[in-house]
Amino acid sequence: MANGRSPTMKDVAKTAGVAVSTVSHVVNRSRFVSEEATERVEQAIRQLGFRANRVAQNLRSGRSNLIGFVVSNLYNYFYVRIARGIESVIGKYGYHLTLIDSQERTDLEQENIESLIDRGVDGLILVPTCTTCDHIGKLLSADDRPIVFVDREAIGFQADSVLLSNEEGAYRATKHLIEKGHVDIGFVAFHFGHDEIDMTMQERIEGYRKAHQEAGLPIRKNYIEITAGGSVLVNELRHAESYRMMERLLTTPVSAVLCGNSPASIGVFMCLKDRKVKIPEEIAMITFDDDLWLTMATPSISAVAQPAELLGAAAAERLMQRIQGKPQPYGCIRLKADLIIRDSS
Amino acid sequence: MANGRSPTMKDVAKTAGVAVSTVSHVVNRSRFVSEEATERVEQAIRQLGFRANRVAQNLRSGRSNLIGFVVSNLYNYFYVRIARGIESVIGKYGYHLTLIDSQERTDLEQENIESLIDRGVDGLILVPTCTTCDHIGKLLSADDRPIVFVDREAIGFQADSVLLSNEEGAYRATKHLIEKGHVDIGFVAFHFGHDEIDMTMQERIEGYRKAHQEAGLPIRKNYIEITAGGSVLVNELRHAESYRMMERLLTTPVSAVLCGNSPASIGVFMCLKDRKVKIPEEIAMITFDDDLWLTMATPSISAVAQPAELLGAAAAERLMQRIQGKPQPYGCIRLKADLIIRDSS
DNA sequence: CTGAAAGCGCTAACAA
DNA sequence: TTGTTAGCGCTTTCAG
Repeated sequence: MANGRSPTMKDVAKTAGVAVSTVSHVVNRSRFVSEEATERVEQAIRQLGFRANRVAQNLRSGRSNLIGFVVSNLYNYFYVRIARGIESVIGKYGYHLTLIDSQERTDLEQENIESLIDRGVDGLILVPTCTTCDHIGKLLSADDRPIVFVDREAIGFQADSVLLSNEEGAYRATKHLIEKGHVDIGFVAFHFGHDEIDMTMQERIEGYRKAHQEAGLPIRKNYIEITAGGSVLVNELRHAESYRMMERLLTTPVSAVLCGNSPASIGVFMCLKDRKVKIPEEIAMITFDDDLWLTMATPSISAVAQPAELLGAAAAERLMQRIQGKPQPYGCIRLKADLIIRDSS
Repeated sequence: MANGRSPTMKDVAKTAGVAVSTVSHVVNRSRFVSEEATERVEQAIRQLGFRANRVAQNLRSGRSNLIGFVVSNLYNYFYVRIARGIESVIGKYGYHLTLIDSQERTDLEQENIESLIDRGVDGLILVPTCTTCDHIGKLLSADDRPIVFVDREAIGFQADSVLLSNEEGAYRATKHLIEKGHVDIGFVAFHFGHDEIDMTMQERIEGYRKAHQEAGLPIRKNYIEITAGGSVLVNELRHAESYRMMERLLTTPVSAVLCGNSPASIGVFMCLKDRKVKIPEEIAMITFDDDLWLTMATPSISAVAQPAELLGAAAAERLMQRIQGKPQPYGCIRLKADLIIRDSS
């Protein structure tokens, strides 16, 4: 701008010789404007390089066309993929996404949600850092913006959620191992709950259990290694911890291991590699959460692959419906995982 | 809210028995308010659960305390790490980050930048999808918000940039290979330029060249495999393309290869694995851009590791300085890479 | 030390 | 078919 400040609707109105409301209606197509006036306004807009001030629009209309996505941890590729899925859907509805990373920190998460609400997002999609604490509940019960949880669900209030069929995924992976002749199958994972094992992991264990039960195989407590602190520990500690869990499993007759999540699989793989345990001959391996390294490793590692983009898309679709005021009961959508068999099982 | 709408400063003023301006000044600590009035206002704020409306603040003050980070491709872990670096710095200054992914698409990038400007961000940090096209220049020359480029620099206008010492990184990696006795060293990469090789890659090649020159080794054209379309091709195609580049190199006497970026290294590694070429005995390997899979692979792969968080932090620091009006000439900061030697070299 | 009041740029009645 | 105008919730000048 020669002037220094960006042109406003007032400026456009003046150069087009119409009222501001006419400009507004041309910009938003919110009421009929004569061919001729429309032309003059559009001409003026081009001439001045006018762009509507979203902040003012937002303040005045109460809508921002903005969706906030608060992610527990963006270092996790899985969540970036979910973000893509969300973006592709809301883009079609004319909404924009703003992504915020909570770095697995509950305090940051709270701040991020508050910040987004203060900034007037029309809806929120959340991967909560913590599924049992209620710091989010407090925030959101004071607010009537629609919320959708994805991948993890914070319990105890009104919202939709889109989750993986955890039980089914674990069931299929375990069944595959059983069909390959394994009868001593270990389970290694972190969980994100503080006291109890979080729901996601409970469901995965349940799938593991069901497959055993169906095959008439017993469940042995010492085959299941679960450590708390999935959200508290930094990556390196998680790897070290899962390394140790695998070491313990190696003292049992286990001939296959199902990793309940990706930090677990990294430690497990490193342990097996260091100990020169042959995969899959001595220990077969399948893990939840697909990742690039699983294909690059030798041998390549089988995975229960989550349809991340689809989870995001489903969450976004649900949110859009609710924003558009389509009434429907709150619910939980479950998406199935893909079992990708590679060389490790 | 029982009422349905959130409380405003007016509400707070009324219950505290003061003027709105007093409330504002208490909230922002922008002028002295008596102990007593402050107390009453704070009491009212707590009682009503008041939170200042950021949108209104933004409209009125012209500042948003928001920094936009437009990333060429969030699937690249490297950029997520940069985002963390940015966040950690601007957070200390009381700013929030909003992250947007352009998915390597120039049109989306443009839209994202426009969207952020329209929403009133106080500054922008960009990883441009394209360093030679000027679609960004047009946008930004019409705007006086400070901009900092990180990792990649769009040429031709006033802005700071924070880049890697590409030449130095390539030089050190090449020198390491030469010291290990290699005299036939290949170079494989993508570049992001349309016609010419983009600057980043030119610099890396220059480092490769310098190391050769210094050792009195000749540069052979057929040892350098570079393909255009780094930003255009999807991942799978890039891997296939670099796979082919490595196949071609295998017809030369090359005994070591430096990968100029991570998509190249994936194809190279897969090719070597498929052909059962022993690393590092038959072909040694170093790649730019550290990634988890490099440590999980057998053998683990050496890397020129970019200090991603530091790049982000430096960019953010620079931006903050400029936003605070500290005058300084535009410039380019170069950060050094770490050479991490693993089993592949 | 505090209050009144003018607007930031836009939307949406209401009026013509 | 279009214009006038009252705010959205806040900041900040000016007056007291």
